[in-house]
Amino acid sequence: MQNGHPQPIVTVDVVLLTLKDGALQVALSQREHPPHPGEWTLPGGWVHVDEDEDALAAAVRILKSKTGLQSPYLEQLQTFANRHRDSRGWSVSIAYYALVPYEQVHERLSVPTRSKPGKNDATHPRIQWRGVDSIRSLPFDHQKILETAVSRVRSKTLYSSLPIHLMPKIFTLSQLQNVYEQVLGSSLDKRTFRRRIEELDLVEPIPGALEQGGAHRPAQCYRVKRRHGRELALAEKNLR
Amino acid sequence: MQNGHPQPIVTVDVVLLTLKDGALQVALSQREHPPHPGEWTLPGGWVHVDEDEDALAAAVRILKSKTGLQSPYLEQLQTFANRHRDSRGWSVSIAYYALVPYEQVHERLSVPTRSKPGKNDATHPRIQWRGVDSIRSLPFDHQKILETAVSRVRSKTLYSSLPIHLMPKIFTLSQLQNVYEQVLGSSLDKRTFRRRIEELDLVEPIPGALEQGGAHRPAQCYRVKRRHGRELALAEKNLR
DNA sequence: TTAATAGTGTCTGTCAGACACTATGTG
DNA sequence: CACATAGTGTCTGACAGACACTATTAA
Repeated sequence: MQNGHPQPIVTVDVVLLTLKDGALQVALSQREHPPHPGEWTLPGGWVHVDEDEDALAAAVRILKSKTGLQSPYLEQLQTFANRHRDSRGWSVSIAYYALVPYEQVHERLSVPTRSKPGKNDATHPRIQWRGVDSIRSLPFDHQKILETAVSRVRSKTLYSSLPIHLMPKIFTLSQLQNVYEQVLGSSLDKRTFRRRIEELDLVEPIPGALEQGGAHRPAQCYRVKRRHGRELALAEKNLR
Repeated sequence: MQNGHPQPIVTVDVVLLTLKDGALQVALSQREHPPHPGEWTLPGGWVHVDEDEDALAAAVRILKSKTGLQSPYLEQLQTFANRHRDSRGWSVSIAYYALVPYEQVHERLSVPTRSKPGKNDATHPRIQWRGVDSIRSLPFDHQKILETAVSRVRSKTLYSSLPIHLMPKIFTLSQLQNVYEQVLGSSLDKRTFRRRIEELDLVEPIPGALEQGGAHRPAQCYRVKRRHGRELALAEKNLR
C-alpha cells in the first residue's frame, strides 16, 4: 500500500537458454511453494527492495540462487503485468532472458564447489533442461514468456552476434555456424556466414591455434575480441 | 507487503509523441503532488489494481486522464526499475510510447467537448509540447526514458511503417515522406521511399481522390488499409 | 509560357546467395 | 591414394540509391 493504492506483486522471471544436444533448451526450476507447488517453471522470484539495486541485479541474484550461474549474457525481455497471471493477485513480472554456453552450466550444476569447502551447496536448486520446441504449456503465463524470449533470440540471431554468448571461450567458425543453425533451425551458406561474421568484427583468430584431430584439414580457432567479452554483455543496450 | 516482502512502487509512464512544426515533440504533464510538484514530466501514474486489467490498460487510462486521447498507437517500451529513480522508494516504471497525429491532439486539447455538455472537462490536464531534441533534463529518470523512446521510434522508422500512426486519415505520399524525414531528421530519396511503401502494402490510393490547390500537378490521396487501421494498432506485437 | 510539385523509367554499384574450387589433415 | 572438413574465388540476380525524365496543375 502506497499513497492509498494497493500495490501489485513484483517479480522477476528469467528465461535461461543454452544449446544442448543440438537444440535450444530452457532451464526450468521446480517450485517449492504455492501456487503450483512442485511444478516446473521459469526460475523467478520477488524483487528484494532491501538488497537489489535494480531489476537487473534482481535477475542476477535470482539466476545465481536458482542455477548457480554467475554472469551469463542477460537482457531485459518484456514486462508481463496483469490481474490474472498469478492467483495471488495483480502481478508484474519483469522478464529477462539469458544465454549461457552449456559447458559452463554443466560445471556449475554437476561439480561440487571447491572454492569454499565450508559452504554447503548440496541443496543446489533443481534444474531441468527442456527443448524449447517440445514445451506445450507452463504454469502462470510462462509459456508466453518463453515463446517471446525464443522468438526474440531467433530474430536477433538473424542480424546480430547474439549466439556468440552460447559459445565456449575457444571455438572454430564451423562450430559457430552450427550454433547459429541450431538456434535458427535452418542451414546457412558457409561463404555468406563467414562474410557476416567477419564484418561484425567481434571475433579474432587465435595465432597458431588449430583444432587438430579430425581426419581433415585442421580448423583455425577463434575467440571473442576483448571489448566484446562476456563481462561487457551485461551492460549492452538494445540495438533497436 | 506480500509474503513478508515489502513491495516496490509500480507506475506506468507514457512517452506521447507527435509531429508538430516539423519536429518530433513530446507531451509533458505538470505534476500536482510531490515529489517534483509543479515540474513538467512524462505523463504517468500508479497502476490501479482494482480497475486496470493489465499494464496496457493502465497506460490507456493514464493517457486518457492526462491528455484526453482515446486510442493512439501504444506499445510497451521498456521497464525502468531501481532503488534511486523515485525518492519515495524502490520503484518500477513500466514505460510505454505512443504516437498520435497532431490534428487529433489539437481537437482534444483545444476544443471544448461538445458531446457531453453536462460534464465539465475544463480542468483538463495541462499539457506542454516540447521538441524532443531540445530537452536536456527531466525529473526522475524521465530523460532516459524519453531518449530510449525516441531512439526506438527512429530505429523502427528505418524498417517499418511506424510513422503511419502520425498521419491523418487521408494523406499524400509526399506528406508521408515528409513525416518520415522529420522523424529521422534526414532526407530520403523519393523513388526509394515510394518503392518501400509500396512493398509494405499498408496504404492504398483513394479512388478519384486528388489533392487540389497547389500550383502543380495534384497528388493522389492515400489511406491506411483497413487491416492496418489504428484500432488494430493496440494489439500489434513487437516485431523483434 | 513558367514554376512547382507529382509521379515514373532506368542505370549502376553493391552485396547476399550459390556453388565450385583449392587446402590440408588422417588413415 | 581416398576421404572429410576447412577455407577461398567468383558468378549472378536482386535491389537500393541516384537522378533524369515526364505529367499536370495554377497563375
